[in-house]
Amino acid sequence: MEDGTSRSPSYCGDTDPEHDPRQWYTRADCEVRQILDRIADKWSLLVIALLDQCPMRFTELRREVDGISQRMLSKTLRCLERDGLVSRTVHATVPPRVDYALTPMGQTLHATIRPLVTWTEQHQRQIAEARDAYDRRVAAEKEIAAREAAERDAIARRALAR
Amino acid sequence: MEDGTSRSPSYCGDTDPEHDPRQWYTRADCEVRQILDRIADKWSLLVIALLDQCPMRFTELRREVDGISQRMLSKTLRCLERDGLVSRTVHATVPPRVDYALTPMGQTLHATIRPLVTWTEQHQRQIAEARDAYDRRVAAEKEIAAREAAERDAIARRALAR
DNA sequence: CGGAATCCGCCACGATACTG
DNA sequence: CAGTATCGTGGCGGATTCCG
Repeated sequence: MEDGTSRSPSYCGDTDPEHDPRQWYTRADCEVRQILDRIADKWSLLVIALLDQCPMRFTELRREVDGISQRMLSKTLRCLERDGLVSRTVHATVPPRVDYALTPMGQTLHATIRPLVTWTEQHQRQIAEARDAYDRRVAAEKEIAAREAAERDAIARRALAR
Repeated sequence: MEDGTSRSPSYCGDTDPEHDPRQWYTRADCEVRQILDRIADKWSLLVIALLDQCPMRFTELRREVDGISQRMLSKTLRCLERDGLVSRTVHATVPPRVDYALTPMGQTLHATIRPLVTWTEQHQRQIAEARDAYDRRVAAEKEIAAREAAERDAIARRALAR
């Protein structure tokens, strides 16, 4: 570790310099990875999508998300606010009212994410099929392995009995 | 929970029906969420990006990723293979050789992800600034709160001394 | 070389209770 | 209503060992 000198063990050559992965997600401490981790977390994306439709209050979000705890919603919102993706406006009324909304940057992020969601929708069937096929294949291989093991066992048993 | 009837507490109206978030990531058991979680995990995206450049062997990937354990690389690859995003070819040689490559579907996924990475690169400075500003604001508020607490404390002390 | 199996520490998350 | 504080736990991921 920490060995920044052992580079390019088998560098493939025809890489578009504009999109070289080594530039961004290769190192765990890279900032891009951090941001990716944030939007990838369990709830952020969902909250962003909802807020992109219209600003919402805390409890509205809570009801809408279905499954999120107040703790996680609170944490998620504060993270997004800290990153400048969500704005938080407090109305000094009784009872208190707090509105959350997407900032312009948050909106551009959501726009960027949408194609990914579309991709997922379009391929979810194909992925499900791939999973089924894989599982069947693995099960079959396991079956064979078990059979062979039993065979070897029988042979060993006969050798001992002699 | 399990209460599917309590819908639309404050539905905002002007939603594009083609892109209604409620359709996909609202429910935790939604398949889209599962797939999103997969590509969002710690290593998958990185492996995909590397394999999109050229097929690689297990150990090559291990060296390239820098920080991944054999266990995680193995798990990640099997997951991706199961989802049909990565293909695994075993060469019956000594020593054994296993090549991993992106399937066509895997390639389309990576193509879909790239804009997101670009977005992140373009906004990472802005995000860093937002974080700094937020942290400073919070620190300042904490300072004020501490000062007020000390003031109240002093008042209470004087009242008791009387 | 390319894994699988086991053990284990850590922390992310959920449930609960309390505050302003 | 809009949160924070505290505690308990499951699961992820790392280190290590063994196998084909």
